Amino acid sequence: MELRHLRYFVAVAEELNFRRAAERLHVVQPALSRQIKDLEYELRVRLLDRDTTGVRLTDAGRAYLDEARQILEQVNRANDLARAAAAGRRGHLTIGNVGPVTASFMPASLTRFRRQYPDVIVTLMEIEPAEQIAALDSSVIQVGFTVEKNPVLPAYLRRTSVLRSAMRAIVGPGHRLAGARRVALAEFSREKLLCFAGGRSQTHANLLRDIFAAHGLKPGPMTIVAGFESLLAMIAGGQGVSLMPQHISLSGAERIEIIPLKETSEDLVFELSAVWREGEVSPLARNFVRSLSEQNQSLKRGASLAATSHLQNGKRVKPGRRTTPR
Amino acid sequence: MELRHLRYFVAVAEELNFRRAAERLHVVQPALSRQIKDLEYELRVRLLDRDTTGVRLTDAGRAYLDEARQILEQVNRANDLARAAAAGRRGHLTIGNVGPVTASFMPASLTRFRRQYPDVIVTLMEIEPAEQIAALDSSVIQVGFTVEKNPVLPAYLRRTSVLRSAMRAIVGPGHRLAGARRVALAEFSREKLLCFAGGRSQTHANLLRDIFAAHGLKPGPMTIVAGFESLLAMIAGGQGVSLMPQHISLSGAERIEIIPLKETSEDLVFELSAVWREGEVSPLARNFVRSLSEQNQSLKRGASLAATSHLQNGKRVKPGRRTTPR
DNA sequence: CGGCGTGATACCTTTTGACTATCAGTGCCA
DNA sequence: TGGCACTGATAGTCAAAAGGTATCACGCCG
Repeated sequence: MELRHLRYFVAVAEELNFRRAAERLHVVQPALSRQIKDLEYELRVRLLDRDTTGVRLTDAGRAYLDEARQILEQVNRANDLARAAAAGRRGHLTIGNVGPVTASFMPASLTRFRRQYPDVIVTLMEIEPAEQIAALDSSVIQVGFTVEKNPVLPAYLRRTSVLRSAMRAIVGPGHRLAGARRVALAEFSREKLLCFAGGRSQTHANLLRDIFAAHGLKPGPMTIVAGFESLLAMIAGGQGVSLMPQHISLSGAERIEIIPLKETSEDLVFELSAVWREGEVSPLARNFVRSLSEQNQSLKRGASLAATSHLQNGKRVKPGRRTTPR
Repeated sequence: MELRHLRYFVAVAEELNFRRAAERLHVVQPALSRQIKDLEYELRVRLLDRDTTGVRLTDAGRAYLDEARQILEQVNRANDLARAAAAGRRGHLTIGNVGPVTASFMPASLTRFRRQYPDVIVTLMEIEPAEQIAALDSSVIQVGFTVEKNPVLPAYLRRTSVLRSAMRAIVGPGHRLAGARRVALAEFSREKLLCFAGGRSQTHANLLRDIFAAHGLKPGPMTIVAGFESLLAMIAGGQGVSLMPQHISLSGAERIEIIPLKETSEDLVFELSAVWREGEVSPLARNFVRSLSEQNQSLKRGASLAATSHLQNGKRVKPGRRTTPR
């Protein structure tokens, strides 16, 4: 049994006339008679009573007509759904979230994406930066983020910068540097440094160590604090200082001071990149990354007009290295 | 696009291997490859990622797999439904009801039928006996009832007796005949006769007139009472008497007396028949009529064992003229 | 590096859906 | 009442399309 049988049956049942139905289906009447006969034979059910005067539906035919219409509609819906899924307008997208680093722009990104693709279901999954690649690899997530400037990525992964933001000194209200217009890295390296860690990996600590090393400095021992709120509380309480990207949201810690660094070298610009599998993979991922890029663009425009983007730190952002999507 | 494409796609998606899927479908692998390719071409959507290492579902393929499975299941359900409808196990049955005449056995009949055919939706439609044939004719109902012994029926209608019940005299508590063991028709014809009429047609009055006429009697003018409850109330109040089939339920009028007639001729046996269209028509009707006949049979058995069937009036019922069902 | 597994392709055969021509009933109307 | 228009069914032929055979190119693994 094939859909053709259903299409033909529905046409005859609606026209109650083989010739007219045949015309509508762009076939000739005998072909139609044959197919209806075959359908009835296969079902072992008489669907239409017909004689030389015309056609009438049997009880079974009436019931089957409803069903057949539903099936044909469902086939159309299924085809539309497949096209929507292929275009990334539909489906399930899981994104690797990285706590405080993405907290400042994720809400806006998700809102934007949701507006563009209302039928996509998005799940945020908290994954440490170091494990995002592995999660992508095993298809646990379709989009991840990396904070490394030049990460070593497997060939099948693609990356685009979504955010650049200068590192700043973060100190408590009573700190000796509080109120300073600028602070030099060398001076700051003598402070007691606090680093955030959400899980086992110490991305923040490594980042700071690398920065100081690049400038020939050797900071004292760092204290790792689990939990971002705790870290902010400790800084506010004068128990230490830290270096963070400007864009990080410090909401709920108004007394903390953010001081630009004297140095402006490229290694002091924090860069966040989205990462995804290229090739066979989910068009949802591509759509999400494109949405991020567009957001970036429009923010940049907004920044250059109003010169007030806390995200962009007043600098021009290099256009995201757009990796041929498609 | 045909169901074949869906069946093939589901098989490949489940096996994730063209050879095994082909084997399962009893075709060869190239045929399968071709059909999948055709499906993808028609949808303009890549459903499967395949290379020399194997097969993987795309996002769109995953979505389509769900849909395809649902469609194939719905097709199976539709086919089952058609067979059920053809067998009269499913559908909508409308039965012409005739008020007090059918009131005594309809509930039991419907209960029985509902147990046998739980998926059939039954509607009772109140239709005067005289109009039941017309209602059958225009397919408003699929089963009707007639109270005439030898009705003139169109050739395409079939009839079977469902109930035989002797006519009895019905009198009020203070009536001069109250308490009599038997009463002769001739004596009764001099009483003031009350007849029931539910609508415009006067079936009951005609029935009584015919009975008296057949016995060479001429009763006085009859009073037509609209509403069965009113009729019973008037008889109980001594405002007249009536003749009714024994089986009629007189519930709610305990004080009324029911007296057998002296005469026992065949024309004093009330007969109710079910009527339905033969031939092309609803298997539901046949099933309902068969259910009625079976009920009749089991009642007769019960009666002959316990000798206490108010329905059968102690007499043996002729087996229903079973008209070759099928 | 050779054998085995994957799916794709080219070519041929078989199946089957569709076409043409025609038939047998029914109903309408002159 | 005979003819005509209309119904759907049937027989025979053709072509499209599904299926079968043989083979290829590629990747993996021992």
